[in-house]
Amino acid sequence: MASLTVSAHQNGPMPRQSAFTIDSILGLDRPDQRTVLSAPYRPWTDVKPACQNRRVVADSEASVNVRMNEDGKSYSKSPTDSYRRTLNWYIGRRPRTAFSSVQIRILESVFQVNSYPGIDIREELAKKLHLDEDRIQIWFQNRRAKLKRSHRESQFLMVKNVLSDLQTSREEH
Amino acid sequence: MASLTVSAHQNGPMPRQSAFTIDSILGLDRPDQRTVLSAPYRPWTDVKPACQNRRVVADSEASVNVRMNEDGKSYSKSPTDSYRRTLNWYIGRRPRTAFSSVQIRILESVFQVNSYPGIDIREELAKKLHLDEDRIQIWFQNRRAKLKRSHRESQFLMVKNVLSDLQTSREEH
DNA sequence: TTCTAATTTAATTGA
DNA sequence: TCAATTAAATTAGT
Repeated sequence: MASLTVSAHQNGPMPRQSAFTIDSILGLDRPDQRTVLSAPYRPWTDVKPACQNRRVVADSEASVNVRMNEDGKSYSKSPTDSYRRTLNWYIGRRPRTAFSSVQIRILESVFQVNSYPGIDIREELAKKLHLDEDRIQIWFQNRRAKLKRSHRESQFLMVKNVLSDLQTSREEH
Repeated sequence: MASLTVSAHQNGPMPRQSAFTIDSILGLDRPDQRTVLSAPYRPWTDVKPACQNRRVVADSEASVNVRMNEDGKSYSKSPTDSYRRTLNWYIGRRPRTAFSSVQIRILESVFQVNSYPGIDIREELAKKLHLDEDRIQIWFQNRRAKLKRSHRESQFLMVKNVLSDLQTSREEH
């Protein structure tokens, strides 16, 4: 096993006993304490609890047609959707929605005017863009986060610029 | 503009006159109000391109000091490198980090035990491997994606094998 | 070409 | 709702 050989040549003596040291992860100190950390949580790795093999067929065909939303139309709210939801409950994640460029354009222009649309506007958007209202809500959430981030970042850059300007002008005298 | 066509084919009569309707938001009354504030936080982007040989050291120690940090050997500083660096500066992409084999070995063995290291472990790793914590996080992200991919592939192969076995045995009778 | 570091953004979770 | 993450899907460097 590679972890043994690697953990063997770690940096020197026992480092410190913080809750988790790299060395403890590398299993240096304890040959087998694999109780807490031992199951690396890889949801896709196992087929999940054994009892799921029932309707996987139906589900799998559902998961195929996930996002057909090219321009005008997105995926439908067919019964396969609920199957997919069921499957995702096992697998754990909603398939990523790919918004069309038209949808994005509309969402962006609404965002410019109102970044906190109420339920009524969201529903309206949902109907017009053929999306779930949920998707709209999440989209606005993420969009607000993005705006906020970019604000922080540009401020950071401004501060950095000012500082480096100061530095420069100081050096010139 | 597509937004016109989309807002045009609305569902029936005027929806309601809440403070903002989609149509009023999409309204042409406001042709372009695009104030894009986005500034993609790229710390390795030097703010003073003209005179970067100044004291980059001083302010870079605050946040970045990008990557001189190989364990074994790093890249050379050939002219093409700096050229590429400049290009990257325009393009806005962080220069690709080249992990040393030692770094990879450690990361891999940590991954074996815990593929979702928390911030504390990531920081610790960063310190020990002389990397940014960001690099660590990205590495684990990509590593998880790789694992998942390989899983998908092997499962696909298994299914394929089973199917072709079935085919074969059917043909033999 | 293959692999993988980096980016963007949809989805999830917890507070 | 936000903040922090994760995952999916890319882009691009070696």
